[in-house]
Amino acid sequence: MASRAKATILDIAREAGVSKSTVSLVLQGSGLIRPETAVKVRKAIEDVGYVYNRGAANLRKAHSNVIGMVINDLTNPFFAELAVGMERVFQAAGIVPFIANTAENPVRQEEVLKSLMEQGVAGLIVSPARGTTPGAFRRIETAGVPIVFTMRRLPESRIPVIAPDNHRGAFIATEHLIGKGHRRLAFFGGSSDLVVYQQRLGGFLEACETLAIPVADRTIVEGETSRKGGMTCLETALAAAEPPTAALCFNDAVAFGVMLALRKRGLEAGTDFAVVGFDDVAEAEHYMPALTSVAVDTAGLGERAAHVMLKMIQSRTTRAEDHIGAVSLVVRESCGPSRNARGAGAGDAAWA
Amino acid sequence: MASRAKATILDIAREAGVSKSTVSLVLQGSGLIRPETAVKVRKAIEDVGYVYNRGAANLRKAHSNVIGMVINDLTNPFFAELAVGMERVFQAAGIVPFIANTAENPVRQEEVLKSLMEQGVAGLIVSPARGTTPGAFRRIETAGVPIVFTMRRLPESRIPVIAPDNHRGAFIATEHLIGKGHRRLAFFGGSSDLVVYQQRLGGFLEACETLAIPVADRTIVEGETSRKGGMTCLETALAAAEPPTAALCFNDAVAFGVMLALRKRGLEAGTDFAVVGFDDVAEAEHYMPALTSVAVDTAGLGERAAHVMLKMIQSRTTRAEDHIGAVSLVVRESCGPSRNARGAGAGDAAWA
DNA sequence: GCCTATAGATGGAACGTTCCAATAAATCAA
DNA sequence: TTGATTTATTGGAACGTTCCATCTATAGGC
Repeated sequence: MASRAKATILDIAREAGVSKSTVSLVLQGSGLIRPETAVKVRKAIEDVGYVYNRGAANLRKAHSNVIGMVINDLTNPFFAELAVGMERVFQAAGIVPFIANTAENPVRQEEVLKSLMEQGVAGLIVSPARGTTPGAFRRIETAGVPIVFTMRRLPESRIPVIAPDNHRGAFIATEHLIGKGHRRLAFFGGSSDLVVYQQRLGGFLEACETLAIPVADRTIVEGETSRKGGMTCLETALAAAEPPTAALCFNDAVAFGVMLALRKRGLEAGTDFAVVGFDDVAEAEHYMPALTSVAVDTAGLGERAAHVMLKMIQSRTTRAEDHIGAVSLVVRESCGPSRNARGAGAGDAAWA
Repeated sequence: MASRAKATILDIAREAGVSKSTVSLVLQGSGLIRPETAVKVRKAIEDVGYVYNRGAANLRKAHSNVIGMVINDLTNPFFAELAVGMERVFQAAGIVPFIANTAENPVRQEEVLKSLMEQGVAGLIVSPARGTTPGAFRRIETAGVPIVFTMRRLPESRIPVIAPDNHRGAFIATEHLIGKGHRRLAFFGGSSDLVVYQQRLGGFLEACETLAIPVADRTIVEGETSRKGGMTCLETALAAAEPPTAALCFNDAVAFGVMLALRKRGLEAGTDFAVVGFDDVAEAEHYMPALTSVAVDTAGLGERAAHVMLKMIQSRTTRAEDHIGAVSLVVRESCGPSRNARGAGAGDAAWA
């Protein structure tokens, strides 16, 4: 069985009657070793209950095969889906990514990044916390550790970003709403200190502009990017004199909140008020009514981010192209039946 | 600014005009250093853009301050809540836990554990994947690395477990259902290879037994522990000749699925069919109708697990007491109005 | 002035790996 | 046979830290 003190490469060497160098070679799968020797060594490894000490190895190698994934909100299932995509490609490369949560807190993010750096990560995939200061990643950059941002970017940074085409996503969603006959539109959730917010809101506004929705008929309500935030947004919007009849939501969580709030008022998403989400998380399809949402191919973005990271590490560069992922609107039930079925009076909702 | 090759403790020593030992002492916050010297060294550390090499340190120290958190399903918001609790206490201890996802796959779990061990973790908090083989953790145990299981346990293992009182939770929930006048009861979701399932189902059955629900009136439908799984469960249950009028669900995800499936049939959770969930995730409160669920104090369990882990590391033991957390039923709307309001005919649901 | 404490700083030997240069053994060319 | 080449294996010097034992001042006691 295993000995008390942890076994090292030398213990294996002694056990197998070879030198430590030979053991090291076997561990690395070198072809220079005679097959019988390799077998003998591998048996010894098994016998002594050896566990590889990557820290010691990295001391020599400076090539660490650990990748850190820093996420701002583990609670959002969106990030879980993103993580799944990444893990798929990292797994194939024999890498285990370590996930750390910053809970949208820049101070915590600082700690997390420090710890990851001390651990000697080969690269970092980050969705930065809100309120991250511009210089937060400079240390890491000058240390030459590759970083890629996902979903969010920092206002002025040169760090590559993998994100969906937020502007276009919002644009086509808004277009859809207008095509359904809606004339008083809202944009719900998010806050203006996020670049993503600017982009999505931008797409919304541009669609309003090109399809001639007057400024007076556009309602913009900022709010938390959660169910609760969505509920609040709806309440404030409906309190207005001329409330909107449809809303594009910052993300799906907000959209779910809006639908819940509607039900609470005895209204039904789809027939009484149109709502479209953003991200198309798995849940959207199974909701009742099923949520129309902008699909961003979350797992695909995760895969992409992982690939870019791998490439950066391999070519030991800290630069890479941004990647803006294609988006598409997946139409379900939350915007109601087609225009014909609803008739011209669609805008006059039940509460009016 | 920072130099090209990464700075070491010797660079700092040179910069500050002291010895490497002094720098090391400063890094560890030793009181043996004259304050002015410490200041000088700290300035040098800043100047050269030094990043601590924990791998090298661990080589000497064998005391790693990294804790791994191995989770079987990152997609379940429940685990995010658990993680939040743990992080609270680890953060206070100056530790950053690394989270890794096994996606309910024992093979992946094996890889993840191996990687974590190679990284030299000080301890492991694990929610084991389904189908984990009995010996999966023996290597780690003999290596002397403390492990704590959360939520799930392995059938025969001696590893300490932090989990809610599943049996009692299911018991009181079932009691509640019966108290509401329901006589044909179902247990939805989960599968019998999970110990948790046995416990929750056990509580359900015991309540049925003591409150005299005949075996013929108990429906048990296994299924995925997800929304989709819940939907399927409801469908199969309602297809029976004498369908149940109430269900205890394996967890909240299943419960949400059941409610969705009800709506799809034009039925309403609460008035037409009673459903109670398990775990009481944050979402339960905001659902429509709000979900009655067994609260397990998720974050509290997380904190507890973290504390136990810290204690084990500190006292360098691999043993600890199990902790079975108290549970409580939080009654909301998904089981309908009180018995009186519903009248005696409660059992005769709309579809009968 | 001398001896002893004490505070502060230091050199060197680990820790467990990798990698290079060197060796030994076996094969081949002449 | 000798020398060159190939194939397997090996010792030793790093890598960046910690920690122990040692050293040097300075201060205090007499």
